[in-house]
Amino acid sequence: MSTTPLAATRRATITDVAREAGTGKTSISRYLNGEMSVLSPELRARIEAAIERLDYQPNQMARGLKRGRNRLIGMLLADLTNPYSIEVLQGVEAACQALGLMPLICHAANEVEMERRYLQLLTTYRVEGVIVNALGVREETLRPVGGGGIPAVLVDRSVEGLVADMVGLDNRAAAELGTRHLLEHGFDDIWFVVQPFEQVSSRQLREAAFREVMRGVAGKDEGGQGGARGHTLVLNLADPEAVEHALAELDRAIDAAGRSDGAVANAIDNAIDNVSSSSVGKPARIALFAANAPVALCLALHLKARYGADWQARVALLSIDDPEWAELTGVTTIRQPTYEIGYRAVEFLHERIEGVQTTARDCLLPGELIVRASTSR
Amino acid sequence: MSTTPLAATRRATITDVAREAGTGKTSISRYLNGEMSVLSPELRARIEAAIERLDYQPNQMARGLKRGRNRLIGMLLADLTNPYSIEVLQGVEAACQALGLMPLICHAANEVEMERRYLQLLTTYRVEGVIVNALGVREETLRPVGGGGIPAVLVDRSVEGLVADMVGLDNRAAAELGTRHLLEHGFDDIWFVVQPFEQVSSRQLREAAFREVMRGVAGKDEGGQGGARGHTLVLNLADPEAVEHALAELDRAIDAAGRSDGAVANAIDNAIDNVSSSSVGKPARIALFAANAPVALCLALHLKARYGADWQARVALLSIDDPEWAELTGVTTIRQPTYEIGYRAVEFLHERIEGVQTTARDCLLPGELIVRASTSR
DNA sequence: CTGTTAGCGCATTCAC
DNA sequence: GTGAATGCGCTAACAG
Repeated sequence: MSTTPLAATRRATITDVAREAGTGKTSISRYLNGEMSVLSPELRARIEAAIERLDYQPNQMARGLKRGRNRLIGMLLADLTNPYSIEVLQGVEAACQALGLMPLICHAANEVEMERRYLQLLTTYRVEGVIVNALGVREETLRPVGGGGIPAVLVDRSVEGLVADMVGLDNRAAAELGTRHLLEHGFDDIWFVVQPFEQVSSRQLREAAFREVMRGVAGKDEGGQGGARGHTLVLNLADPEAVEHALAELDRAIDAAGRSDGAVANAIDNAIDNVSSSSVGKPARIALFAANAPVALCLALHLKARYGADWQARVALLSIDDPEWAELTGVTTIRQPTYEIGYRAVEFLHERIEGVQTTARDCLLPGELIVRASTSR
Repeated sequence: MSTTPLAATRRATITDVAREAGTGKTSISRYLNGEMSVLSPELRARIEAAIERLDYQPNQMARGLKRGRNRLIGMLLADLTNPYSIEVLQGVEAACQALGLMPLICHAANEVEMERRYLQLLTTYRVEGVIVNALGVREETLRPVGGGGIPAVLVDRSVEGLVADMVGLDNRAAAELGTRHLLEHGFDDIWFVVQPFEQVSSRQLREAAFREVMRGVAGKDEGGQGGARGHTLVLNLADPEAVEHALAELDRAIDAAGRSDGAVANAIDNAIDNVSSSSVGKPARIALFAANAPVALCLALHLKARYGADWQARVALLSIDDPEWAELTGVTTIRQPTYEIGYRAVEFLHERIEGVQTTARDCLLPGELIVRASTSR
């Protein structure tokens, strides 16, 4: 049996160690803070021994109280269910590790009220900064942070009039990338499916970019992508009834597109039914563009239930985010540089905490298109 | 413009509030702790106003220091990448919410060294308890917790000689359930695939239960499940080379099984080739039993890459854990009561924190078999 | 090089 | 009912 420290009941304090080492608290404190040069080797050894003997561990809370900094930062996540979140988190953790910070992770489970509560809780714990990836990102809820409050950096969202850094995907570029990919592969009936916009700027940006590209090709009648139509479908995942309605609308479109022979035979159809590219009378090649992984999953599950395992023969699916099941099902995706997003967010925050006072910065990282069978057969 | 508090630079303290309200700190403290009955309505109103005006929020750290309890608990997770973890986490969060606790989430990313560091960090922050779901769950690493140290509850793992509660899946029953299911559906060549056992008791238990069931049927020659063979394959996901080797072994078995006509036609094969059920000369119906979701994903990805989208016609896959892609790909699973596991873990911990001193308890919850196309066609 | 002193923000006796 | 005093565990001047 190894030497179990006596202090099984109460943790040793700095005072205990000082007494045990036969010295004052200051020296212990110095030892703890690495000010070795000012300690005689002899004293140092005694302290070391005492700490060992008492199994002493300094109380971070007390340190924080005194120093005014506790090395804690808050990480507010809207939805841990979204693989995006946990990937970003990994970057955050790595950066924290490197910078000696400790992330306090708060999961708001898509509830704005919870976000508010957690934000308050974080300030109450006097975190030195917060990384926010939430829904209710608006000036009022974020009052306590940014600007005059504690340093903050926004992930995947931006809000006007708030002094805070922001890091995330280059949403415009990503949405354009995806839309162009679909157009180039001959899809001419494209549905952009997105959760309710609320205050989430990334959703708005992605949809806007999609719409803009589609508007650009709407006029052109020649070329492979003439007359393509774009639609936006809002899918409120939190409301089953709304989901059902939205999916029903989608089903009608898919059924209509597949009327003549099914989408797989479209190339042939085009050759035969070679009328003008007006969308009437010609079976459209239909594609779904999911604004993120949760939406994509919802769509895929529905389509599989409705059209069977071979659903991808009828509809193409492209998604922003690259969940683990994408490779498995052959769904084309746009992968976000999630790890880097998290890492950079912490770096930004750290700079602000250390007092590097700059104006609010935006860091837009590019997405990577990963073409899979879904859109390329 | 609403009244922005002046204290943009320094947070207000209890002293500020006392001065602002023209009273002593004690009354403020009483107000904060809800001892309303001891405050004159008049003073109470003044305090309320002062707090409002200064946007005062009590410092939890200081409170914790004084009270000796900070309402923080640690949640140590081996692998956030595993959907199991984040589902458990949701239960944990809900329970914490209900009990007024704040979980400090630590992600060890499958590194034992990190687990050690985080455990130390947690004690350093004087958390009131820890919930541990880690790899290196052994007596020595857990020295600081359990027994004489801070209260602890283990999730999905148990370790001898440690005074701590444990809550998790009934691994024996779950593995038996899955194995029996496969046998009943005529699979007679079953591979149990699991990560290296290390200190993880659940892996050991699952494999042991599987092996026991297989041993039970190995002798019987009659009945639909006579002569079925069971194998255990260890898949070290952390080592790509090891994975490759293991998968190659699996491939050989699958190729051998599918030699005559492919697994789908097995019922017919059985009727024609009606020799004794000795496993030679008869194409076996092969099934993979994944010990958890990460393993299942690895297998599925490999099989898809090797045998194409239709891989499930050749091999059946059953997995403990029910990841989001299971429904999408039609893989049979055994779902764990993850949410409840998390919730119960916090409840147990809370009781211990509150001093309910009992002997170590084990809480085994049942898994639910979800039959999908993979094993039932 | 080392020890003494004085708080950090708050809760808790204990008097008034 | 209310407030002044004391100390939680630690750090940061200050002295020696």
